[in-house]
Amino acid sequence: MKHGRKRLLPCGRARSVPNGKAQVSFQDLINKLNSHLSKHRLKKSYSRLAIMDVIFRHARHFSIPDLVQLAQIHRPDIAFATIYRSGPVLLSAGILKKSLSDDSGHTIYELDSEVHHDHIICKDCAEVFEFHSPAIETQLSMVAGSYGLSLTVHEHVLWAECSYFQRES
Amino acid sequence: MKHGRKRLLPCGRARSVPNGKAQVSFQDLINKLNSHLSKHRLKKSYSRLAIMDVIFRHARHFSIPDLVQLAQIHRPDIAFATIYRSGPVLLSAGILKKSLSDDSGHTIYELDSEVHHDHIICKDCAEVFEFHSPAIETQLSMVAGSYGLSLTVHEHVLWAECSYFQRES
DNA sequence: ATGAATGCAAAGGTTTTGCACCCCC
DNA sequence: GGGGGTGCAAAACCTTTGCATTCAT
Repeated sequence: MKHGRKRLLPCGRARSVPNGKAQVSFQDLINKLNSHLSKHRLKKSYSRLAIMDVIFRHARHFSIPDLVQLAQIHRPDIAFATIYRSGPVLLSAGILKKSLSDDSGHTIYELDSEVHHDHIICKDCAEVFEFHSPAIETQLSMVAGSYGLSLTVHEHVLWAECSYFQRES
Repeated sequence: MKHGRKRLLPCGRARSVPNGKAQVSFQDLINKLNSHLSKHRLKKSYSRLAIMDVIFRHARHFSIPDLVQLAQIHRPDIAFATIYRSGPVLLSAGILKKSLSDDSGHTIYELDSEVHHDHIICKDCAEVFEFHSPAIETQLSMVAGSYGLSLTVHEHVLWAECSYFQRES
């Protein structure tokens, strides 16, 4: 017997709004994409627009397999190979960025809002919160400096509990 | 043509000593394992000991595929399925913990030293440093509190540069 | 016309699982 | 003896790739 199909999108991943902040518009995404494409002599295509649309409308924090599933629902005409191939393009266009890692180890992506933030994931309700703390950022630079390193990026994931459900012993 | 086989262990993962701190002994691992086994009515086995031995002696930060490779070298009698199956056991026994995520998205494990620390990975030399900052920890609890959450664990990975190699443009 | 992008299917790689057998309690 | 643990192989999943075709410029 195969293990049960996982829920399509754990609730924390499907939020359309993060924590109140204004996010990029779809037009922003198109602009980023076009500028990247022309910069690298690449061509416009329907598929990448459709993929961006699926992400913009239906996904917030997602793995590539998540995205494949979503696309099969909303844009079944797009082959999964195309989705895998568009990943690197959307990444280097600055449209997506890696945000955190799954419980199961899959890399999770999100729209690159250009507003740096880190994540708190609630183990009880599976909600994903975003936060930003300049104080912490400052500390981090100091830590890196003490190793003779200069910081580029960091990935910071907090796991917490809201006690929404009873804890099991 | 398939892409080149990756190095067996990127240099940063094979360190036998972290940053000078004393680490758990092998006996500690055995004790943890035994107490977990008896607590859950599980049975002792040679394989899990052998796997712990491989980890203790040859691995520092590793993915499960890394571990499979290492075991094939040092304990070729252990089936890879056994290694995959022992992962959850060693995790819940508190012997291993997830430490960070690969560039390619693989979850990386390490011995759970009970000394909490976070990681700085140098993109130039691939070294993995460990650090601990109480000041940051305090900030984090405050952040979580502001969301009504209580912090359990967190995963914090800094990516930095030491300029050991010339940067490419 | 040229080369990028796609769909399809196959190949590669990783992880899980079914089952018979073994071994610890 | 009963039930967990293991090895083996198959299955399931995930990701990349080759190739013919389509499409954008």
